[in-house]
Amino acid sequence: MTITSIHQEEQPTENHSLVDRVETQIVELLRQQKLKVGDVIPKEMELTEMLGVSRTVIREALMRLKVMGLIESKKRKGSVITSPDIFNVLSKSMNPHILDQETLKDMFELRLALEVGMADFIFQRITPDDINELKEIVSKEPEASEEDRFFIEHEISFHSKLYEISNNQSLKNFQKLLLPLFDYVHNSGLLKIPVNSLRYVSHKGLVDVLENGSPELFRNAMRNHLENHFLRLF
Amino acid sequence: MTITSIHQEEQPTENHSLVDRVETQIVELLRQQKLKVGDVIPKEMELTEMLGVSRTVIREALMRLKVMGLIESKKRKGSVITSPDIFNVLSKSMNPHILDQETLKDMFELRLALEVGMADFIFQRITPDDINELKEIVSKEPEASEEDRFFIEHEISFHSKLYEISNNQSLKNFQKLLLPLFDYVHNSGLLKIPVNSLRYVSHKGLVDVLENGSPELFRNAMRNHLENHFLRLF
DNA sequence: TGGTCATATTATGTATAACATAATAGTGAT
DNA sequence: ATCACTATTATGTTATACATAATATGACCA
Repeated sequence: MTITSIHQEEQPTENHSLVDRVETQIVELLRQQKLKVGDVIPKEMELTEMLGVSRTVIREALMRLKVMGLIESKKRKGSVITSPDIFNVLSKSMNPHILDQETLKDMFELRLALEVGMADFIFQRITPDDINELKEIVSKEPEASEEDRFFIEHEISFHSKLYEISNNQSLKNFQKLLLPLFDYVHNSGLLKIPVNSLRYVSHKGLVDVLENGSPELFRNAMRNHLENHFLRLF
Repeated sequence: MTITSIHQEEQPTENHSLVDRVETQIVELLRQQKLKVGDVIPKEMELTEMLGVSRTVIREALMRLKVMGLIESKKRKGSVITSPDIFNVLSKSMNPHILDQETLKDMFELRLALEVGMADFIFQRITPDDINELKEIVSKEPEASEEDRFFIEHEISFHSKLYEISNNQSLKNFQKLLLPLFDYVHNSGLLKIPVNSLRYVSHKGLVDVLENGSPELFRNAMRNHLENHFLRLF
């Protein structure tokens, strides 16, 4: 099962339009020429001659690559290959109003799994400064005003800091991407009402574990901290 | 911090091209008309009149929405709103040959976090049949031929089954999406050579925990099982 | 009446040509 | 040598015409 074989499987049928084929031809061309990030790709007119199709088709194919974040085009300079920020791409189709409810629920679960599972990366990369910053955030937390908008903002800033500590840019982008979804999910009655609103492990408790505990302990603490969210699912 | 406010933040500058603006106008239009999945959107010519731009621009904007999986277009019928399979969208820009190494490493970490963190969903939804299937897979595993292609395939089929048990379609799609990446990462020397090749917790051990243990135990067992992968990162 | 086939219609897909615009290169004057 | 102006280049936008596929229409026949 090689990479290429897997990719081929994704396009089994023959119902490709001309633009479809041209798109893959261009990607293939770029790969063959071993073009790296920053290199300029052939001009639109050159591509029309190379591939024998109209500029319209070339432009539509290039437009796709642009949307995918594979290239960027500038006037006169032409198009250059870019390093696609895949989550930025994703964010454009992540419109909560359009995604179906099942997917929204799935994404919510995905987030919970990530926050529980990223313990090792946090422990591997956390610094004393990070600990202090987390303590700072905790100290400014509002007390017991559960429904408050202010409370949610603090909730977000604490967890965002954890993602930042993981030092995984894709993970950070992913979280940023999910934020508007949760906002939507919370307001849309898609999930059950929380059974009770007390948090078993507080943010302060999590910081303690980060300071003195282990990844194992942190996973369990985080799982516990998120208990309310899990209860809303099961 | 509402959804809309967050979305607006993503487009701060004024460097939008005409197609950019038309794209958002169309999405806005669809939202205002409260169009749901399956509804047909205005024809290209109608949009040209509504928005006062050429059909080409309309088509390029619609092309973007197509790439994002928001609409599908059929001849004569026009374009209809679809429920975007966001990970299918993502897969198109997930070309391992184009993604930079940092992103590849990030995705690898993301996978590890997910597999450790999804314990609760597996436990919540696993059935006796699933257990039997896992046992079946384990029984067919090759012995100690670590480098073997055959071994990797069994590794994949075991872990794929776990994703399936999670009953989270987005999660499953995500894994499917990541498979070619790992293939690439493994072959590209991007990660360190594994320090030693023994697995601390075997697949059989994981199944035992699934049968008799708890989410907590499973998280630790899975973390242990993946030890080699973590060692390659740290 | 009811069904089947050819034809018209409709909306997307593709091709071509022309002009607009922005960025760069090049030229010339001081 | 520097600055300003112009020419050039490649993408951005518009307009038009034709191709193609899917559907609707309607005539025709049994």
